[in-house]
Amino acid sequence: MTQTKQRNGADAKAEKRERLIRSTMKCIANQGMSSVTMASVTQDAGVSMGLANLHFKSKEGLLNETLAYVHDQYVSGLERIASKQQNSPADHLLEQVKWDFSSKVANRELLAVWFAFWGEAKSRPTYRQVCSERDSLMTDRVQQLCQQLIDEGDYPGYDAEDIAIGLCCLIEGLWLDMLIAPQKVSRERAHRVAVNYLATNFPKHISRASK
Amino acid sequence: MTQTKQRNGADAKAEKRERLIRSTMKCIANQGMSSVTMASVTQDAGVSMGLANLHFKSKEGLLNETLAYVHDQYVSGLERIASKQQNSPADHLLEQVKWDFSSKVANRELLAVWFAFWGEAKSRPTYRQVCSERDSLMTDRVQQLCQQLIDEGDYPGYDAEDIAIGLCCLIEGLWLDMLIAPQKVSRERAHRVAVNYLATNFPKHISRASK
Amino acid sequence: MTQTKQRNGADAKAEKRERLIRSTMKCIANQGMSSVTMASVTQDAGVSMGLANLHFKSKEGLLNETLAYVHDQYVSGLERIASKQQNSPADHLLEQVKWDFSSKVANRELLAVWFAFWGEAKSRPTYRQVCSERDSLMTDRVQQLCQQLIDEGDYPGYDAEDIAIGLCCLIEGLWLDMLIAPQKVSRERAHRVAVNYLATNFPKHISRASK
Amino acid sequence: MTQTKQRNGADAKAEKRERLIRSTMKCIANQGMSSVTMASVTQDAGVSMGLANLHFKSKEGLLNETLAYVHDQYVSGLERIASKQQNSPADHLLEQVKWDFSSKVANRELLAVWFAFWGEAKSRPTYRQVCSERDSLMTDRVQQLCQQLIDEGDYPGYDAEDIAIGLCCLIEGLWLDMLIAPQKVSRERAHRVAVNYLATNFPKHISRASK
DNA sequence: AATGAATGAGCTTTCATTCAT
DNA sequence: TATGAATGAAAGCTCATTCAT
Repeated sequence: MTQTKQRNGADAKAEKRERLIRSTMKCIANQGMSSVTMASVTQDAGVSMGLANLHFKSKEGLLNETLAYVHDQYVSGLERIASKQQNSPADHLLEQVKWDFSSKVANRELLAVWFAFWGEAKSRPTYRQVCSERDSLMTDRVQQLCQQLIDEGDYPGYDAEDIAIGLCCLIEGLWLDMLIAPQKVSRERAHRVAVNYLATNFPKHISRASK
Repeated sequence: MTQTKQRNGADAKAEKRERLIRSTMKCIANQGMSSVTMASVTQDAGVSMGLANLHFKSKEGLLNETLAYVHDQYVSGLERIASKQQNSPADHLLEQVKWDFSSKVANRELLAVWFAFWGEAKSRPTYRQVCSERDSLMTDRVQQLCQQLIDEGDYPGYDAEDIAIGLCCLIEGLWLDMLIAPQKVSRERAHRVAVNYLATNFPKHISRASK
Repeated sequence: MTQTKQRNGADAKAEKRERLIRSTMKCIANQGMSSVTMASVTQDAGVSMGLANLHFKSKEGLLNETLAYVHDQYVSGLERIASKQQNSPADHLLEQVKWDFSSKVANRELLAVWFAFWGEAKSRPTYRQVCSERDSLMTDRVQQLCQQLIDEGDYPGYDAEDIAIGLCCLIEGLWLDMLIAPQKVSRERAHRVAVNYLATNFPKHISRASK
Repeated sequence: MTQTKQRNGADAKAEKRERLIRSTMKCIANQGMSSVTMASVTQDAGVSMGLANLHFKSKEGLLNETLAYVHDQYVSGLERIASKQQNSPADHLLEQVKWDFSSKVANRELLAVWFAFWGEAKSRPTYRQVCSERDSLMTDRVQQLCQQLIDEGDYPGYDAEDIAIGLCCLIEGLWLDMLIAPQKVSRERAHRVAVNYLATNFPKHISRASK
């Protein structure tokens, strides 16, 4: 009985937290980072303003937790892919790229949130740390896989780090354009461009995608 | 006499405008878009708060003009390159990439400003328009040049638009990482990665850069 | 059985009340009256926030009861001294002064609490009433004793009320300086100064204290 | 012309500052320290809330300046008395006591402000410093004068510091009771009690005051 | 009796904007 | 043209109080 009560209480608390974070994302995406207010977030979440400060201590706290939330969501996706048995490094890479352009990751709300934080990253160390951590995680894995392909395929003059950085930056740039110019860079095209980057670099392993 | 006065006046006015815009850029880069205030900008510029409103009508006006300023600066660079007689489409492309990673374009202050505006672009139509206009300008030219290379070089299954978008997005992604992770993505590496993108796609025209 | 339960309940209740009051005093002394919050008090007491309102109805209730508590504590000390058979009015006076500078009364926490309430007294009638009641109680008794000494000792031109007020105000002033400047006004010095006030006024009855 | 303008501007600014400080004192006296709000102060001063923060940076700034203001006012009175040629140490002491119970110092508003700050002094170092500085200034001077009287009058067993502390604490205690119990401790009685303290201690120099 | 999540009124503070000079 | 004192709306945040459990 007491157990149930406590669990309900804890659940309710966690649910409110998540609701506030989701509303924060929505507001960032719709209004832009600099127009987000505690009032608009809590109104969207349907709770009082006091509650947000109760749970997150301050607006900064809420934003930090929101960044952590989207970070964790992305990273857990990467981990899931890494933990699955992959047939080959090439498949692993393609799987990861597929995830990067899936609707779970490359949807407009999430992308808007990412770029909003990136826009503030230079001046806010906390944001910068989380953003660059995510960046490292992604690049490091990609680099390992690229190195394997290079070793297997005897590609002369290739630098795994350069190619990995190229892929990751390409993906980020595609995300940006999906956000800014969605009519030009659709999800499908973005995915194709990224795959073709790999195919062009590793023709022995990966074949080009066509329209 | 009156002429001189007016010219001096006009000059002084233009100089104040530019000074305010440069201060705005500095503030955006140092404090982040959402912490920029009229007070901090005008203090940095060494003018009174009223003056900024006199010249730019409002904060929004100042930000719009700042975006226009960095836009014009970039675009005029592109125009200059386009207007020069280029030996070949390949040279033209390489020249443009060189410009994109020159210290005039790819310095941290300017990049921070760009991403600050991009971060707000989704929710502010004015910003989005300028950002996407710049994007089109860049992509369209690159696409034309890529098409010429494809036609010349008989590259099978290549889509000029895809490759152009790939280059532009790669460049933007490299800019982002130069901002977020400068110790990993130096200007030199970023330039090399972009050149190698071209070299890998157009091996008959462009040769790989090495460390 | 029911009896025991009720008694235990009543005891527990009384104990919680006292704990909350002691925490209130601690918080007033440490943070200052205007920074005391229900949260800090209940946290210090180790009980939930709701409980304080349950027992004291409101924050104002808690503060009123706290003032009453320190008031009662002081007054009961006075009563105890008055009820003891005293050898003489002079001894009675000295006994009372001794009590005023004992560690039970003149400790920093208690003094801080007193002055915190005095600071608010002007604007809060409830506080003013309690404070001035305590004042009267003290002065009235001291005045009676002084009158006895005057009558006994044939001190010409003495006004018992003036001298009584002088003693009481001197004591309060010494308390204040013990709080503000404890390194200058130690408990011992404060006691000595008060005794010497009496000795100087009533040289036939009371002899000076020396260092 | 420019001079005049600037002076007017500076004057206006200084005048607003003083007006805000006077309103703060009024509010502290009427509502008590913990009920003072920026809204009530600025409303009383007839200016906007923003202005108080413009001039004083924050509420804490306003309170600090208010304390400094009453401090300076009191201290400048002491200095004025000290700088006047006094006939004798006794006259000097009496002059100072007279000032302490003049309507400029011992009026209810000023006393209420003093005790409000004293009430917070324990927990706020800034307040404590100012309050204890004032205290030292007063006691040190009184102690010197008492020492002169002791030396002149051959009072055996007197400790100048004890007597000085006694006088200062008596004065503070009288102030407190003038605030809490004005019907019992009038300004006249308070003054008389203080003078009699001196007369009783220094009968060769100072004669008792009578009703 | 006791909890603590939740509220919302009220506080301090910030800041774009105005306007007399 | 240029100033900066002044405004006031709106923001973030605090905290006494309530209430379902």
